Amino acid sequence: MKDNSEKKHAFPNCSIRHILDRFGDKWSILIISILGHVGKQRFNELNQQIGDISQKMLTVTLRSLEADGLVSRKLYPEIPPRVEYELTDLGRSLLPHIEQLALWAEKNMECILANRAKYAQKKVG
Amino acid sequence: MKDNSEKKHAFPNCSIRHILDRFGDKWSILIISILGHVGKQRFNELNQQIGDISQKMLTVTLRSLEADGLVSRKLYPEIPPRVEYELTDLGRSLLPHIEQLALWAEKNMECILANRAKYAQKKVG
DNA sequence: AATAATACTTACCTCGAGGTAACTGGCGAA
DNA sequence: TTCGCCAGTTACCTCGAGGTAAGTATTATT
Repeated sequence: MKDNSEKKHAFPNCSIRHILDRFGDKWSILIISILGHVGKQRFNELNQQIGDISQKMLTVTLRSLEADGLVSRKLYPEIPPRVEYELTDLGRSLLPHIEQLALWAEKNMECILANRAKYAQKKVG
Repeated sequence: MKDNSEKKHAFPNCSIRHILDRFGDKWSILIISILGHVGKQRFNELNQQIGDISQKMLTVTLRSLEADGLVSRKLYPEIPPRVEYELTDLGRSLLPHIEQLALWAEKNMECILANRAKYAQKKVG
């Protein structure tokens, strides 16, 4: 009997791990927060806003956000084509929590970087 | 004149990207949340709590959290050695925001998974 | 003399997230 | 007839996060 089941982790880890699994990638959270700030955006607008994302990852990330129901995609069958992305209600409900984190980062990132520098010093000196 | 500077991204992206850079890895947030729940923990206790982390990544992650000043490390020079990890005030200040996210996940993850399944269906059918 | 216990460290390897660059389709403009 | 626009798609490649397994130091125990 190899009981490699039912004992993994008893904590609210579950939801945290879900969060990390789905939003721990490089672009999802950023895109959500941009759409939250500026509202509707077209593909190339997002591309320019972010600046250093590849077309491939922009489509991949948008598709997965769409699949999760966090972002809506509206295609206008014109030529050249126009596509508009926008947060859904679900996506919008996530925004405030992200912004809390961002706020925390703004307040504390300097301190963290200072700590890290000090720690690196200790290792050397 | 190649002006590849000063135009990257004008948004509060900055703090969000900082967050993702430092906490977007597989274990940091989880360890912070565990230490937040149970308080002081020894190395092997953490190892067992998490269940599926490797020793290597546990040390690596703890070191980086320590370097950032989010977690404190107390070594008791006994034999065999004893080490206790605990959140610092800075680490503790991050907790509520993480828990907000976790709460959001608990409420909405089911919906997200349902959306994803429906989306996959559409692709097939 | 061998084993156990703790908290690692080290060498080695895998795998997939993400990047790059070129191509697509349909139309209008030069 | 070739180019440009928009929103992708595709093939290919890199690189590093993270896993595995074995080794380290020290002492007490059997």
